[in-house]
Amino acid sequence: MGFVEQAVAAEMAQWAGFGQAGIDAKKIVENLSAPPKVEMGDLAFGTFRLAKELGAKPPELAAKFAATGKPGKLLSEVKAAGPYINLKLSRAEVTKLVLEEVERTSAGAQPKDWRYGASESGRGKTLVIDLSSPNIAKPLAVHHLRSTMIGYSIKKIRESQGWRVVGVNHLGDWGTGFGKLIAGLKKYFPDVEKRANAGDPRPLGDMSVQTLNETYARFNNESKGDDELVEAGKNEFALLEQYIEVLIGGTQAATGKAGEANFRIWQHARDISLSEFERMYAHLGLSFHLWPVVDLQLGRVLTSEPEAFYREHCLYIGESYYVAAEDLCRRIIADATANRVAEESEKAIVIYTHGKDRPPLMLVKNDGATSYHVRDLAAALYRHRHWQADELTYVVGGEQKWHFEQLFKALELMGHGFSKNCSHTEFGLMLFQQADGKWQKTSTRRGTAIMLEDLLDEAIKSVREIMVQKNPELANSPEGEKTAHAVGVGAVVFNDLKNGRRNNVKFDWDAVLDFEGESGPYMLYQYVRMGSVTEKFREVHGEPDFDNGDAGLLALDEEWRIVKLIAEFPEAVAKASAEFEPSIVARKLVEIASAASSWWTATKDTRIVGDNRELSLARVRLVNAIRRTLGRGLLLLGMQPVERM
RNA sequence: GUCCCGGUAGCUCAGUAGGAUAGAGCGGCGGUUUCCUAAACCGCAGGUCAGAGGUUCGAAUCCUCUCCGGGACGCCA
Repeated sequence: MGFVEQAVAAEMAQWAGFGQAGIDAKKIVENLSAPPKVEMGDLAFGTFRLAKELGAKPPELAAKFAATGKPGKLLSEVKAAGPYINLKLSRAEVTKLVLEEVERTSAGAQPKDWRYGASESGRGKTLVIDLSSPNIAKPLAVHHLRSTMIGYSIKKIRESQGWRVVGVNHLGDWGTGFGKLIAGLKKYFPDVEKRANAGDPRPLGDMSVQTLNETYARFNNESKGDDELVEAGKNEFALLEQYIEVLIGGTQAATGKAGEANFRIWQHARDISLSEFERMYAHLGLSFHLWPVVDLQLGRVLTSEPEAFYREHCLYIGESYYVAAEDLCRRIIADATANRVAEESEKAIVIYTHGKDRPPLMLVKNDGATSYHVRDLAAALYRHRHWQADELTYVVGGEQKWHFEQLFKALELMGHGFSKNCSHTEFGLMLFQQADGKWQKTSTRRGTAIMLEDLLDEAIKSVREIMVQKNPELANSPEGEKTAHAVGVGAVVFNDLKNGRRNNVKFDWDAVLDFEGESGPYMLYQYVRMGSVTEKFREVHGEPDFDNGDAGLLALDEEWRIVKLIAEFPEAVAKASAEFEPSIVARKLVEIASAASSWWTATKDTRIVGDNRELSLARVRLVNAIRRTLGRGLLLLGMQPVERM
């Protein structure tokens, strides 16, 4: 419960009825809720649970307690209503309490300085969050937005609760697929092999990610039913994986130059992919660094302020890291086999996590290559050890739920108790309408996906068109392009985060580009309005001195509604943090923005800023709290507030 | 076939540690702008909370079954 409820409960704990029954403030808070209709009151105390404990009838209990209740500083009216005690609050006192709380936590002029809704509940604890995790050699498509933004928002939200959060981009940069890619490159682009053999560190030249993806797709298609090509792909990956033995301290294996050449091709494909990913992440306002973080001039970048570093940046740790730079995979396979957790089956090494009648988790495939399961196990151990992670979560689509159940079970079987602190933050699929009208998931490899960059470009373009109409001055100013970018990207991000993450998303251009109602632009618009009306106050009455703003002058129902919603914000953030659910924050912001917008219209006659300085000051003080709450919330969702639009 | 996730207004969704008369946005209809941004606001219409049982003083919320949609089911990750 929020700070207002706690203050009210402390007052109620003084009632004789509660004192006699031994009911303290904590217990009172647990039974407070909002009545269904505002006319009934601001809070309701339900007696159902207490009645059961005390063996009394709820209405009688409510009447008994209410009889000893009396108005106090925060409570203005107490009334028994059946099994409930309906409570009305002193608007002036509670408004003052809420405004002071926002002001206390949100000093400073910039949204990044605002901390309203923060808590220390996670102090000293570390969460490692697996987010985004695209595959290299494939462009980022719209469905990658989900893991990226849900994950990033969760990171921000957890940090607001005092957690140290390490964001890890678990790049899909290893696996038999890359054998196919290399085989395809060698087959269709003979120069690539030549350059790689000659030791050129950029054997792919200026090849784009799109070309890499097409090459893979072409080879994959052609190899269907062609055993020779399938074998070629497997061989190329085997050479790559064997070459790794050299890197982690073994001797030059039989792979010779071919392994080294494959490694070069792979590494260049990875570099090409990362630079494209970087461009997209920059659009979204995220920053990633390759792990381990090394700066050629300064040595390790992380040296002085690792905490600040983890707050500002996320890390790329590709799957290859656990194969090529650490020998965790090898050790896991050896340990699991030695401890008889793993066994051989159909020439593969597997763990039967859920009994023999369910598919096992696979460590090594029948061709001797590691599977992604073993790399995920290695990653989990690494994260737990390296960052002393208290919790570990994977922001990955719900279709992989079974994989994570197996993964966590395997960790448990291998004796790693922290498996109980691992979770799968699953989210719904992005579905696309097919020619036959059915909604289905898409595949980058089939080339049916919509590119993330195209979506962002389209959104920015639409914003620009609207801005030319609504605010031509801004549209033509240097700030215009930056604003269009922030609003366009914000529209896409908010659209993705506003609903519960488990819902499937039916991708619909019209819906994403609809900037009215519960949309990103709407949220930003209300934020902008709060800024411009504050500016108006400065023009008319000078710099606002909020300390002198009299909360008692805020007599409108709309104002009271806003105050109550703002008071609920910290709880919403705490709940979003506990449930890994950014939409809880998004929903609360919608309510606040919408209430603020109604208020804006309701004050059309008197104006928020009018001739009466006293009233204007009180209102602008509320405006300030709205603006800080909205700004803070948008930042938690990974959006960038703008000052004009 | 087995196992997951979901089904709430025409559409997209909130609401689930059980609690008072189930709420938004979009779409539809009707209104609001000499004044702080109308990307806005106000009003009206629209519901067997998929269906059937059960638990309970009380169920959209918990349990069972059925139906519908999506997903996963050893060598892609």
